[in-house]
Parts: sequence; C-alpha cells; structure tokens
Amino acid sequence: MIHVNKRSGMESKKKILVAATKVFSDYGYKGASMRMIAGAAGISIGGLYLYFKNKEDLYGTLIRNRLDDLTEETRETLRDIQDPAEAMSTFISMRVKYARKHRELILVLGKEQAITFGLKAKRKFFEDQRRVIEEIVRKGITSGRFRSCDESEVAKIIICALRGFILSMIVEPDALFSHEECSNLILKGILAKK
Amino acid sequence: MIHVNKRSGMESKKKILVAATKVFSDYGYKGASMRMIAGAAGISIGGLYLYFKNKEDLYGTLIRNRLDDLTEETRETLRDIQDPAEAMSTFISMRVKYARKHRELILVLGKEQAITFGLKAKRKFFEDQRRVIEEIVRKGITSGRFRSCDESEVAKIIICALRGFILSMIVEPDALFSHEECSNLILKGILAKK
DNA sequence: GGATAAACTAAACAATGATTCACGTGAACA
DNA sequence: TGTTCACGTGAATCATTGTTTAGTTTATCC
Repeated sequence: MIHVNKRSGMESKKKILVAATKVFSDYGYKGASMRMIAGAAGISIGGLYLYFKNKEDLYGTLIRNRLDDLTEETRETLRDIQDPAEAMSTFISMRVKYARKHRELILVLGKEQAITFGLKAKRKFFEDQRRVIEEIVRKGITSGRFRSCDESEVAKIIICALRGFILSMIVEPDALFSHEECSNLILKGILAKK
Repeated sequence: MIHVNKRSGMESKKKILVAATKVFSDYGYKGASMRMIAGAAGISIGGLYLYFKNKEDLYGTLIRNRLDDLTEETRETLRDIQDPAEAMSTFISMRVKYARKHRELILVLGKEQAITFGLKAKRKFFEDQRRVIEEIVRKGITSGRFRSCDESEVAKIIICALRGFILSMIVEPDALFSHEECSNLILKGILAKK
C-alpha cells in the first residue's frame, strides 16, 4: 500500500540542503538564486519547489536543522564534565571546532541578520547557549573556582566574545588564533596577578 | 569664473550617503535597491548617478568614509593615555559607544562580508585596530601591569572578542551589557585569584 | 534678456529574479 | 501490460533590478 519511489525524494531533499548551504554561504540570501541552488544540487529549478514551498522556506529549514543539531551536541558533551573551568574550555573549543568544520553555516548565519525568519531560530539558539554558560559560571562561583560576579551578565559577555572569535575566524581565516588562547584569556584575563 | 549652482551638489551627495546608510543597513547590499535609496534621499533615480558611478561605488564610498573617521578618532583619543589598563578600557568603551551611535554602519558592515570591494577597506580597518591594541598590550607587559603573553596573539583575540560584543549589541539590543563589564572580563578574566 | 552649465527628472532598457505550470519519466502495483 | 503517481523538467510569466539617456529646470554670468 505504501508507495515509495526508487528515486527517493529524501535523497534529493538532502542534496538540495547541502547545495543550498554552500550557495547561501557564498552569496548570501539575496545573492543566491534558485537557479544557482538548483544547478549546484544537480536538479531542475522546478524540482526545488517539490520539497520547499519557496526560497524563504528552504533557507529557514536549513538554519533550523543545523542549529538544533549543535545545541543537542553541546548538551551531550558537557553532561559529564564537573570542573567548571574545564567545562568552559570545552564549550569554547567545541564551538570553535564546530565553526571550523561547518564554515558555510556560520557564513550563512552571519550574512543575513535582518531576514526575520532566520532571526527567531538564531535568537533561540543563542539563548540556549547563554543558559549553558550561565550554569557553568554559577557552578564555578559556588565552588570557589571562579571569582564572584553576576553570572548572567558574564554569561552574556562570554557568548558575545565567542561569537566574535568565530566570526573573525571565518571571515579572516589567515588571522588564526588557537582556542586554547581564547579560553586562557577568558579564564585568566590579561592583568598580572598581584 | 567659478560656477557654483545654488542647488549645491554637495548637499545632495550627503543626503544620499545618509539615506544609503539607512537603506543598506535595513536591507543589505543586495536587498537595497537604487530606487529605495533614491526615495529615501528624496531624489530621482537618475540623480544618484550624478554623484556615484554605480551602486558599488556608492556602497564603497560609504564604508571607506566611516571607517577612516573611526580610525582617526581612536588614535586621537588614545594619544595621551599612559596607563595600559586604562587605555584598554577606553579603547573598548570607545568602540562600544561608537557602535551604539552608528548602529546602521555596523549593520551594513556585518551584513556583506562577501562583497569584495567592502572587504578590503574592512580588513585595513581591523588591521589598524589590531595594531593599536598590540601596542597597548606591549606597553602593559613591559610596565609589569599585564601578565606576560604573546602580545600579537592576545591583540587578535581581544579584537575578535570586541567584534563579538559589538555585533551582539547591535543584533540583540535587548541583551545589553555594560562596556565596563566587558573591560573587566578581558582585564581580570573569570578565575578566582589564588 | 540670453546663454551656459550644473542639477535633476522620468521614462525606457536589457538582464535577472522567484515562481508556476503543462508536460515527461519510470518504478510499483493490479 | 497498463495504470498510477511520486518525481522531475524547463520554458513561460511577471515583477524588479541596475543603468542609460533624452529632456527639463534653475542658478549664475555676460
């Protein structure tokens, strides 16, 4: 009774999403055309519309999928790390590594801050990430490892700094710096201990 | 002999640049049309081409002007500050304040990383800024105020963190944090002094 | 006033965009 | 084998784009 064609649609859908990520990251939302995406995916223009309502839908699906993945992966990894300093380092290096690996995604995200449909998913993502950091900082303070501070404020700042690290890493790949140094600065600051 | 029309062109050029900044920041480079810019500037479409060769020229002029201004302003302000910690704080708060005041510019900059003509001016800008920070860090180390570290590496990291602060500030105006806290984290880190 | 040139306009141009639709294709089931 | 339908095509549609151009207004100079 179930009717599944051998030319499985799911495969095409995946091919489209992969191709679209590449094209969007190279040209931005407006700069990427459905023709280009279709070409990159090896499918016809009309074919795109079998799987996505329109350009906006394609873009939104792409963003949502990837961000949800990363959020899940983050929680997973941090689950059994107890030391807050180590958790912080791990969080930072995770995000940096993910960004390096999924360069395209970061470019897409960075490029279209104004497109409203992307914004909601992005906000949710950063909110999630912020909460994770906040929890780490809270633990750090109560355990005496971290200096006393407003954990929510500091969490915000760290998230933002991290965002800058990653953006720069992507935009200027030659101006590289290690994620160890990033962690180090955030943990120790730059003032000499007196 | 000098022939200057009362309908002075310079005024129109300024009006266009102001309007273009707004429109570009709202819609991005591709998303902004010459029609929209003309409308916002209260001028005809053809009028734009009296002052700018084309869309790319208009965009490029806009970026270059603003970035050069900020670089100059930065050097000016830091000239007579001796204490490296104070210089660092001042630098950070300057950039944050500038970003808050010229929200549109930051949005424009953040939006089109891929447009090559904008990129060159931007790279130069960040390079300039990096050198300023590097100098501050170097002074801090030799004077014993800062812990010993690779000044060029740390300068890069601080620039990137700052970029993140500013980007976040612009994208999510509600998730505000003080520039005092930013300086604080960079200067002191988060680990407790032992 | 008449001439000149800068400042400006509006319509037109060719190119390109997203989206639609009438039409093929081939695997699965009867 | 023939019917069905998911899958796929690409020319056509229509809006919008950047840019050009022919023509109009307006301030200055003789």
